[in-house]
Amino acid sequence: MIKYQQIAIEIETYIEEHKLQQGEKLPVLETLMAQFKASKSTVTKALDLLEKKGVVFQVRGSGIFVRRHKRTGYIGLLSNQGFTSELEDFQLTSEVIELDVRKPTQEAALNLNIEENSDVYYVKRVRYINGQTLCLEESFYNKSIVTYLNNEIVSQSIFHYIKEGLGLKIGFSDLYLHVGKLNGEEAKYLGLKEGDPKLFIETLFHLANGQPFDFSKVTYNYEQSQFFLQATSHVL
Amino acid sequence: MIKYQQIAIEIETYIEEHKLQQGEKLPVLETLMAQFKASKSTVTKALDLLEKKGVVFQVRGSGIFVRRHKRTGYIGLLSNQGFTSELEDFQLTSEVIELDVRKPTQEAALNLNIEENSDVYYVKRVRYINGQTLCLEESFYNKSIVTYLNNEIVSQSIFHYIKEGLGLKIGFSDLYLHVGKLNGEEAKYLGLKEGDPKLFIETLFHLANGQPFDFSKVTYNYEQSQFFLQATSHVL
DNA sequence: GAGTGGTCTAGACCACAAT
DNA sequence: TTGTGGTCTAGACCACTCG
Repeated sequence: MIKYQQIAIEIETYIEEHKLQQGEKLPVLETLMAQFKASKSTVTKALDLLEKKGVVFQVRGSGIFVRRHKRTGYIGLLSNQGFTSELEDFQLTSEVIELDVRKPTQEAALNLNIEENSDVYYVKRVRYINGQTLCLEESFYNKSIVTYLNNEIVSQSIFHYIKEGLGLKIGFSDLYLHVGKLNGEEAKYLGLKEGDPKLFIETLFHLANGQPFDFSKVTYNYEQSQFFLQATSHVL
Repeated sequence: MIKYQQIAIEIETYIEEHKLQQGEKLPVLETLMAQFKASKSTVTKALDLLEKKGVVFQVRGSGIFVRRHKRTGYIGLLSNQGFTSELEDFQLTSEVIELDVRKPTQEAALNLNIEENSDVYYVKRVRYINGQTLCLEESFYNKSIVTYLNNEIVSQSIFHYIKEGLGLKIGFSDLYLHVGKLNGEEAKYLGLKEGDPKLFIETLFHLANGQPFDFSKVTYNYEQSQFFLQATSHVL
């Protein structure tokens, strides 16, 4: 583990263990430097990481403060690691509807940046949270990257497998979010009525080297759709 | 302007002027260091800023690449500077429904972290994009921070006024996102039908020093609700 | 192995906040 | 004025990718 990541983890642990609330102040930089036997830049880098993650905010001339939000029961939208890691506090299960190797749709091929005669793994799942339907998910995995999937993997955490089993590094993702009305099929899977509201999110996941490997189309049950986002002002 | 911000701006300009596409490579670090007469750390910091903003991604041992998304017509959700700066390519107008000083609701007081007998500016607007209703917005501004508002300011860009007119620095914000059905009043303002889908976002905006100053409740017209988000994997 | 980006340091100096 | 965080540098060394 790299030093500044380790420091970030320890600071975060410290915050949690001391149950620090929004606005509470952390020790000053000099103290942290001494405590972790690290240079100013390294500690700053750890703090930048935590700031990016939404755990602290830094105020010049004043100090480093804890950032907390007040509401519980919301799902973080930007975890980018699949929901399983995000939702450890919830009961998350999946029912696999379809799993096969096929040719991508034109849309999927375009997004994954592959030929239409390439192979993709197609996965269709209904996911449940605390026994309620959370979402209906259709995913296309570039088979030349995600070389193997089976029913067992797919009924659990695909992303965990991609990282640990295949040793791939996940990078960034692009999310496109829409609101609309459920069609008959979606309503059936989610246990709702046709015409009910839906949140529809398409996500294109990339590896750390920039290759897109997963194009997913997810329709959420509006009754469970409580999402949380943290924004930070970029300066540019 | 600070050096690494300036470098970031120039690199971004370079990308736009050369119309670089997703995956195209930027000059190597050493070249950039020479070009901007800056140290490695400074150039790296500029690149980190661009990475955070979703403009580039860096791959160790390989290079620095342009990150682009393919779709147009989507609104960025995390601009955090109000929509006006985000939507320069669109025609955005506002109709002010209400503007007054009043006591906050319990909910607003709680979020803004003020007493219920403090004063807030209450603003209710319908916002239009290219002549269509985009959203119905209700905002509560902590009057001890946002000391003055009038009809003219409120019918334009409130955030521009807060930054330039009042000299306040905007920091981070927390967004809570829901999907539901429009009630009669919302439907009327948005020109839709009761029971139609709605995207409902509550946002708590903070100054750079951590003080919450604006609690907003926004109901979006689902027909215009196309949002875009970029996620980056944090390591922790 | 060569190329390229990432980490880390020690220290000088700058900018903002609180008092 | 003092305390505190932010910027910037030069350079050593590390880690990953690619041919």
